[in-house]
Amino acid sequence: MADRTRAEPPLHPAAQGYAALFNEIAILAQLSRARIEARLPDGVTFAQFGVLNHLTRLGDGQTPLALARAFQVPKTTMSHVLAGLAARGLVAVAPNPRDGRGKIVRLTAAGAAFRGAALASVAPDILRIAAALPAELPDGLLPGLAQLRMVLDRDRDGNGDADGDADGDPRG
Amino acid sequence: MADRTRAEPPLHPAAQGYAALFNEIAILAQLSRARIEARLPDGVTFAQFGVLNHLTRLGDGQTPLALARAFQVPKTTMSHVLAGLAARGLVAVAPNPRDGRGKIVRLTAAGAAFRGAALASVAPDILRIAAALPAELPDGLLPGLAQLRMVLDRDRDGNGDADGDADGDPRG
DNA sequence: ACTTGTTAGTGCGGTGTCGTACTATATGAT
DNA sequence: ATCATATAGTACGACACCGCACTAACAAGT
Repeated sequence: MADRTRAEPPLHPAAQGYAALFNEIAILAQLSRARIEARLPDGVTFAQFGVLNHLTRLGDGQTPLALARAFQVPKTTMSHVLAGLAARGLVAVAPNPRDGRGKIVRLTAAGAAFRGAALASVAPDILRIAAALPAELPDGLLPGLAQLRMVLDRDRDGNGDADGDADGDPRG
Repeated sequence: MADRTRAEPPLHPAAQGYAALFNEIAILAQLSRARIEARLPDGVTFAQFGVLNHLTRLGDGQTPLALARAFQVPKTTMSHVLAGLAARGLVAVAPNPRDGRGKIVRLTAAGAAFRGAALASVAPDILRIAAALPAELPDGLLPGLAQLRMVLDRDRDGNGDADGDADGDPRG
């Protein structure tokens, strides 16, 4: 414990690069999430916005549990998020006619409008970012990131649900 | 509001790729964070682990406020995180001799040992991931991601502190 | 039909995170 | 020196997130 600020890497060299990669990803997620949250109106959560986006892009009529799995959050959390959205009239949660215990989540017109407005309020930020960076950067990064995500998805230990539909934070 | 699951893109085409990129990053962050958290012992938080890593890599003797800025969290949050670490004896928070209102955060031997053990418990996961992917993937992605982070850092509106030392979730 | 086990969702309590308001110290102007 | 302003940290309350325990409904085997 002599030279504290210079701890030698306790990781296998092959893992070093991936550790740095995960670190960079976490930082970027933090930055972009903060950015989005700052643009969302009053009491609307990042998670709520994510659900609205998911319903818009992947389609209506999903069950709360399916949403919880898609976002990799406990079902109690999704229950809470949906309650907040329903209280604002942005989604409608109805009983599932096919399954007595289940529910069905539908996007309301107000929800779709809200999502559009929120997206529009974020657009200037993204445009400014895009203008400061090469246009081909996303195309260069996305395939590799998608590959990484796929491996992470498949590699889950305890949870055996690898449907590969994770969709954590959609904004476009 | 006819065809709901097929909303036309309300975003400028130049922003589309970046929106998808941010989305992918958020998903990956969620997945990797969940992975790490599952490996941390009992009451230790992801945020606490991040602080330990930061102190190990970037050095001791920082102030709580500097840490809060580095992690992009409010100072109240950092105060809480440090209190938790101090209660476990993993860091020592002492008054700053140069500044009567400030404090100085130092990593204890127990803290360094804990960080090492936590890192070792995560290593197998990272190795498994690395084994399933090309070895050159991190090198291919990191420059672009760093570039993106730099732009995001510089582009902050309200907060004028762009010291560029963000370090959200280090694990290697 | 009955029993067993699994799945969908909720109620409740604990805790992490954060905004607001406050104290104490430092800094700068006069 | 004095006063105004800015900065470091804390106290407190609100809320998001999540684990645990529970109910209701489906599914399977007998």
